[in-house]
Amino acid sequence: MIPDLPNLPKADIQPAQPAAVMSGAAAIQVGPTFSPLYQQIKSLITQSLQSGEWKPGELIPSEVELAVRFKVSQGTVRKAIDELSAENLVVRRQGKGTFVATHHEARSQFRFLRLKPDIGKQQYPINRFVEVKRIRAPGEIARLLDIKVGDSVVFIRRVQSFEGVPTILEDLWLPGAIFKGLTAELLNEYKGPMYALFETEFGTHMIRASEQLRALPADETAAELLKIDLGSPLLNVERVSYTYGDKPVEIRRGLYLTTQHHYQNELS
Amino acid sequence: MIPDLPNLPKADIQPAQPAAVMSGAAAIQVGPTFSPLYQQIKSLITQSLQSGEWKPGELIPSEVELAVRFKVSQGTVRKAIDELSAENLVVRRQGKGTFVATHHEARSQFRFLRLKPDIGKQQYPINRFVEVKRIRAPGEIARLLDIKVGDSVVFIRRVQSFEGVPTILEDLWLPGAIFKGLTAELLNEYKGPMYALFETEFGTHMIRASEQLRALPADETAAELLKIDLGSPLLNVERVSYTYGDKPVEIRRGLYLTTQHHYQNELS
DNA sequence: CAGTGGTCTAGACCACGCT
DNA sequence: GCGTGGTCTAGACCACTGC
Repeated sequence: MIPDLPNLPKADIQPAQPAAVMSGAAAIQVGPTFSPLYQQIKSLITQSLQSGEWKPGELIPSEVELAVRFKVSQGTVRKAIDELSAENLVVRRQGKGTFVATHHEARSQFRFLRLKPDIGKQQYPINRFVEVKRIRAPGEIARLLDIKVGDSVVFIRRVQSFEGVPTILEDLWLPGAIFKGLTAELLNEYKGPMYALFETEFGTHMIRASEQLRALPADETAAELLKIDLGSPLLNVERVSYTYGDKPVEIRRGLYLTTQHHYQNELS
Repeated sequence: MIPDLPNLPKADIQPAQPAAVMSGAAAIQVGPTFSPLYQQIKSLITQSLQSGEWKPGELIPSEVELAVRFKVSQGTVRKAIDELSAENLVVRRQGKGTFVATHHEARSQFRFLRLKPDIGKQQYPINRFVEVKRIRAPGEIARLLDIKVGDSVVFIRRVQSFEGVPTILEDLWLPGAIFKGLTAELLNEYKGPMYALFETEFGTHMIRASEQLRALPADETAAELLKIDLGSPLLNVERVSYTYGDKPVEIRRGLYLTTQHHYQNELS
């Protein structure tokens, strides 16, 4: 008897379940391209993040609530959120809920800053903005930002110092269409990571970046601004940053002085 | 009736389940320190990997088999293996089973080699071993390898070339106790990644590494071996590699020529 | 105490690889 | 056809948070 019992209730609702799985999929995504339910849920949640339905730092609906909304089991929602959490798009907090990831947080201050002091504790550098202007996108920048050559881009040049020592000279290019009101004043007023400012002021949340590193000799500009000899070896870091939907929204070209610092990387 | 049915069978076995969960934990790990069952399972599987019960490339028991062995549900084993898979300790293949990760595989050839050509496809470099000898561990090496100063270590110096261009000058230090029969002949006979050789010949599987990067001027040795000017900027990569149990088993100090190549890194 | 995420179980079916 | 991992469900209880 008892060994059969677990199957009895199943026998009543089971026929609807494979149908529910498939029709659930069909209801969400019509067509021949099939993907697991939890991937579709994940994609729906990402869309809500992208659309700004839930903003950085905010609490998103609970797993049970989302399960009801999407008409799937809590386990399926859980798996979708698990992946989003692994990709740092959301942060889970036991007993409290799931929150949209934000760059305003002690924990994420150093998420995209891999330069660490050889000795002592990592701390956030002081910014000095050397130049902020709008220019027409050169070919290479336009290509990387996926915009048209000649489109407006914001160009920023800054020097970052650790304990008074100028250590990073960095040039940035941002699509003018997105970063409309970006001025030197705004940048100077702001403390902390630029990505936090971008998130709050321009609704653009960086979620991923790709970097290419090489060693280069200091040119005249770098030598002057970093107060080093012409030709000194510098770590050149070229970065493309992406927001939701793998859309590139920032180009950086940094020159790192690595006499007292190093770029830390974990391989696995 | 039916709404109650799901609870009835539970009512019979449920009292045993929390006990089973807890006693399962107790059976595996006695003491006050509690950790989730799947973490304990994960740790047990890792021990089997470390002990060599399942060797690199081999098939490990199926999820159901492990569930029976450890007296837990398949879902719990699955979660344990999911994490091991995420850490690249095992590789899952649908329809075939779960395999112990190995460095002998096209897919993992470049896992620890982040240097990519600026143009064209990544390919494996040609090795030239300049020096292979046994020395007494200097202080810094001993500290990093967690051995005693003066203990025997194998020192290797090699130059790696891409398409005939010498690009990487690398010094390695390995614990002599582990790498007993390592000779220049053995290294020269072997094609492909050194980690594959280490795995097969010395039973040491690298699972993780930590790197520190900086820009340095070429010294006389580097200038000569890489055929570049003295003082040319080189990318210096210092690596500590770890095997199971976070045991350090290799130190590398590489000088990368980055005129035609770059070090690729993804941030998230 | 209620609500949230975290763990664990049991059982079903699907997709894949091999024989 | 069978065995594997992959997906999905339903339901239970635990651990943590805040009222």
